[in-house]
Amino acid sequence: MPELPEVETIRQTLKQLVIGEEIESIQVNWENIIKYPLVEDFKYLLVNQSIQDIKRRGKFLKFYFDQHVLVSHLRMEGNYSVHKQDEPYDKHTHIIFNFSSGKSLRYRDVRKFGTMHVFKKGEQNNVKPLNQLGPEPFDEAFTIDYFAERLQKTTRMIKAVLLDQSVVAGLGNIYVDETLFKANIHPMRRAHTLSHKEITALRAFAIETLQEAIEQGGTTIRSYIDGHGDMGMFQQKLYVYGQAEEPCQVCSEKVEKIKVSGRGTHICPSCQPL
DNA sequence: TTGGGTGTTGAGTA
DNA sequence: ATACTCAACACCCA
Repeated sequence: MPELPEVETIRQTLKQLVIGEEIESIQVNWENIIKYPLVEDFKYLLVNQSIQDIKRRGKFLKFYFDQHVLVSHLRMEGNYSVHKQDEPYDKHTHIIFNFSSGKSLRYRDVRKFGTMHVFKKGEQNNVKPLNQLGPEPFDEAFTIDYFAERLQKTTRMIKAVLLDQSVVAGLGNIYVDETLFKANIHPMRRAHTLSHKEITALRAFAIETLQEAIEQGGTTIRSYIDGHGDMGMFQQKLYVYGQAEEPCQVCSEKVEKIKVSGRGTHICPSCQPL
């Protein structure tokens, strides 16, 4: 499900709903979501604490409490929603944060791939998983020079490099395919063979695509919904992802689906020659 | 019914 | 270093 635009949309929508809420108790129905610390300590550290802010780093959500930070990754299908505590929940609801207001924040994840870590404030940036991340796409640290250097020192396929969160944080399968299409670059091109012009275009289109997707509230293909339960709209603006067999909107050639670096990959063979 | 696919990522293997 | 396979898990579809 969620790449950077979806996580950012969840952050924005959820923030209005839970800022200032104090956790009274935590119900854990599937312990494997909680990676650190032990489940009992996880609960102990957060109970009686209030949510001060929600931030984002790459595809991670960060819930800020008084002394600690909850770092949450939604992986494929994780999502958050806010309910009254007496509302029923289903078998895919794995973590429930009950607030003293009578409301609760629920983490639901059909495939149970999501992760949560709690760290002392400040510590989260020095340890896994956050310390592995490359720059934010919108941050000034994501310069052309930095990007070019990372691309030039690897022979991997460009798609694999863009999916690598240590290069730049936040791109996933949808937005990589869309970005490569807009830049007219075939996903199997070796990163070190890209020209300076192509690298510049790639960076600009990645930023632009992510920005536009945020403005559209993300992309809903199957299950993604934001903190209000609303779907995204960016699926209406996709050029290649999920468009196999459809005519390319630029050249009318048939969009193809291939496999690159283990992932389903969508290209226009005419606009993105190898 | 079964196998292959799904928006993610970490581990293990050559 | 890189590529490939598998694993976590549930569901959908041909």
